[in-house]
Order: sequence, then C-alpha cells, then structure tokens
Amino acid sequence: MPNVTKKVCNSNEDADLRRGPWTLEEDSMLIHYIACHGEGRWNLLAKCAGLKRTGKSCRLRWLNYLKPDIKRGNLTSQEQLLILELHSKWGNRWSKIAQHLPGRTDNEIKNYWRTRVQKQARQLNIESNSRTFLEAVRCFWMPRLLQKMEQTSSPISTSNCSLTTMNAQGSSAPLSPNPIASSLSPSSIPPRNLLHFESYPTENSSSITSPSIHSSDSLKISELPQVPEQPAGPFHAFGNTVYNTDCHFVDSSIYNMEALNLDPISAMGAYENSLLDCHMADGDWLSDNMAESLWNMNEM
DNA sequence: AACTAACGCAACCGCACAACC
DNA sequence: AGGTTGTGCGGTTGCGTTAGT
Repeated sequence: MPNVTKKVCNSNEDADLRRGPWTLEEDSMLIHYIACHGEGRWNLLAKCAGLKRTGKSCRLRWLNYLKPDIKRGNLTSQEQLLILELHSKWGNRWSKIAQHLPGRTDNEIKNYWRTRVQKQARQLNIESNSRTFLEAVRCFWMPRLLQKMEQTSSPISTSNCSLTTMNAQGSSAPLSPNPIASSLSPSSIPPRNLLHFESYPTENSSSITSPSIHSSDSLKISELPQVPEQPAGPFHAFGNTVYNTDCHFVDSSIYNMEALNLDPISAMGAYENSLLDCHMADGDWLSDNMAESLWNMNEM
C-alpha cells in the first residue's frame, strides 16, 4: 500500500503531505469535519480538520466517495442509456452529464465511458469520437439497452428494493461503501429529475430513432433543469411509469420501438433469451456482457 | 497452485477560470 | 492591472482484483 508522502521543500506546513489511498481514519475525520462545518474552502478545511492532505484531495475524496448521496454499484440500463445520449450531445462534459445522473459522479461516468464504451470502439476498430461510432451507438447499443429496459420492466418484487446492488460477481454489495457516511445521512436519497424518453430524429434527419431525454415539460436535453439540491422524494417518473429509486419499472409503450432497427436483436437467439430470463438486479452486469458479446461489426 | 493479462476504479495531475486582495 | 488562492474539470496513472492459462 503506497501511502506515499509528498515532500514539499518550500513550506514546512506542506511537508509530509499524504498521498495515495485514504485511510478509514482520514475518511472519518473528513466526514465529521464537513458534518460540523460544511464544505468549501478546501485548503483551509484540510488544515483545520487535521488532515495531511491537499484541499484538492479532500474535495475529490468527498465528492467522489464520501458524500452521503453517492450511489454505488453498477450503472443501470437507464443510466447507461442516459450517458450514451448525453455524451452524444455534449461530448466529454462529464460533470454536466453527471448532473443528470443523480448520485453518480463525473469520475464514475468518465470511468464507465473509458472502460466500457471506448473498449467497444476499440474492439470495433472505430474511433470512439467518430460519427461512425456515434451512429453505431444509436443504432445498436441504445436499442439494445432499450430492449433490456423493456425486458426488465417485468415487475420486480418491491421487497427486493433494498440499498444493495449486484456486483460483477453476482454478490450483493452495499451501495454506500462507507458506514460512517451512511450513518450521517441514512435517509439520503439521490435527487432525481422527472424524465421521460421518446423517439426523435437524428441530426441528419435519417429514419434512425433513438431515445431522447426530456424533462416532464418536454424540454430538450440542453434545456434540462439542473438537478435540485434536495431530493423530491423516493419515487420518480420514467416515462409514464413511476418507479422507485432502486427498482425500475419502465413502460415500453413510451418508446417508438417499431421505429428502432431491432433486426439484429431478433437474431440474438436462445443464449440471449436465457439471459433475459434471468432476474436481473439493478446492476445489470450480466446484460452488459450480453450487449458486448452481441454487438459486432457483422451486425453493422 | 502459480503466473500473467486484463479490467475497474480511486486518486492524482495539469490546466482554466473566477474571486479576491 | 496583476498576483494569489480556491475551485472545477478532463485526462491520466497506478494499484488491487479478477479471469484466464
């Protein structure tokens, strides 16, 4: 464990600044200080809290990991879809994208893009920022996510709606990694916008349709209101279906599914069907792999 | 069982910008 | 006006874990 210390020669105060992974004790100190004094003035905060860290490091740790409303676990299909859509509009504006995925951090979204999406692009030998890849995402990935969402819209017992999610190995893991942070705000619920999806033409007005995200008053993505500071409640609307923060019930009737080119999907075969029969939890790791294994150049 | 490669993610870095003095 | 400090963002790195051989 490389708990490296940074030696800064020009200031004794800055000497022995810690770097590397945060310890539980450091986390605890930061959490309790912020609980008492609030955020902001990070350099001052670091000193006053007795942390041998830079203000920057404290801010990052808090925003990306310790903040009580941080949502842990794999991205849901809805969230993945939202990321793909928003990225196609805004590019690498991770913080802007993150504003519309409450509980998710820009860092997490950025990591998702780099590890999953760009990996797809690499495998397809397409530049991830190219128009070809964008169209591939629109034509194949998004419809697939939509179908996954439709498949998973079969009612899931609300008794399963706990603050756990499935990790890559299929075992459950707590959404908040930090018991201290959780205890500080046990009832924290990620703020949500009211969103719904509908089909819309692509920029070149082709027949391809893909989901667009609108606020409840039909604003365009660029006009989406900022995520409110405080959550409106534990339930939010997705299309004309209200679903719980942790369980997603999606009414597929809001999508113009006929307009989607789903031919490749129909060829997915028994393998996929068997997978789709699986009772998937929030994490959707299984279906991620499914999408990856089924999306290839032949389909294009 | 041991080794290696690939993956996922927390953390860091550099830069840009705004606010303040 | 210019310098300093604080903050935020996007890009990158490094390490622990997992999967494959």
